[in-house]
Amino acid sequence: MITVRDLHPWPSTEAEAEAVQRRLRPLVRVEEPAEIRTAAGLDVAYREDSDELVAAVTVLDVATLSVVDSAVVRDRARFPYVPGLFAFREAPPLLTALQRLAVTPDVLVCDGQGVAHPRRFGLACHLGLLTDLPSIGVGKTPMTRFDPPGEHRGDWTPLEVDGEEVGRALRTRTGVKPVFVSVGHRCTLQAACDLVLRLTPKYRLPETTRTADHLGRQST
DNA sequence: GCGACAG
DNA sequence: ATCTTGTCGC
Repeated sequence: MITVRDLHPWPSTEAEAEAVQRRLRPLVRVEEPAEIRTAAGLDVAYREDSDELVAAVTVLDVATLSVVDSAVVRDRARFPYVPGLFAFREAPPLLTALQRLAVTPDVLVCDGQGVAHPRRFGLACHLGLLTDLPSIGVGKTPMTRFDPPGEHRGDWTPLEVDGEEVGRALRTRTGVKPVFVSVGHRCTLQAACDLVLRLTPKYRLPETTRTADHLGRQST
C-alpha cells in the first residue's frame, strides 16, 4: 500500500511553491533501484475549462507490458499552470490515485521532468519523495539544453545545466524526436534509461504513460 | 533587461 | 493540456 508523507504544507503562491522545491531538493536520493517488475504510468487529462482535471495511473507488468492495476481520480485544479511549478497543479490528484492502488509499483514513470528542471526538482522528484518510491521523469519537451542525439533507437546525449548531466535526450524510436529522461528519486539515470527503452518497444512514449493517457481520456 | 518556459 | 485533416508507414 502506498502512503503519502506530509513533508510540507501546500503552497498558495508561486514564491511559496519555489521555496518548497528548494527545501525538498536535498532529500532526493540517487541510488540503484531493486529489480523492477512493475512500473506505474501517471498522467493528467484536462476537461473543458481548465479547472477540472482527471488523474490516471496504470500499473504495468514490465515483462508483458500488460496492465495489472489502475486508478482514476477527478479533481479541481488548486494551482495554475506555471512552467517549473507543475507538481503543485498535478501532484495532488495523482497522489490520491496512487493511494488507491492495490498493487504497489516498483517505480513511478512520470509525464514530465525529474531533476532535469530549473531548480532540479520536477514533478517526478516531488511524487517520488512524497511516496518514497523510485521514480523517473520522461518528458516530451526539454527544459534544459542538449545537443541532438544520433538517429537510432538507444542513442542519447546529456541534458545539461551548468555543464552537469541532469538527464538524457534519449531516442526511443529511430528517426523520431527523442524523449527527455531524468531521475526523480531513488533511481540512477542509467537504470531510468534502461527502463524507458524496455517500455518503448513500439512507440516513442513509454507504454506506461500511453496506457495512463488513454485511461484518463476515457474518463473525461 | 527581456522573453521563453514540463503538461 | 486541447483544438484538428490529411498523410506516411508498419
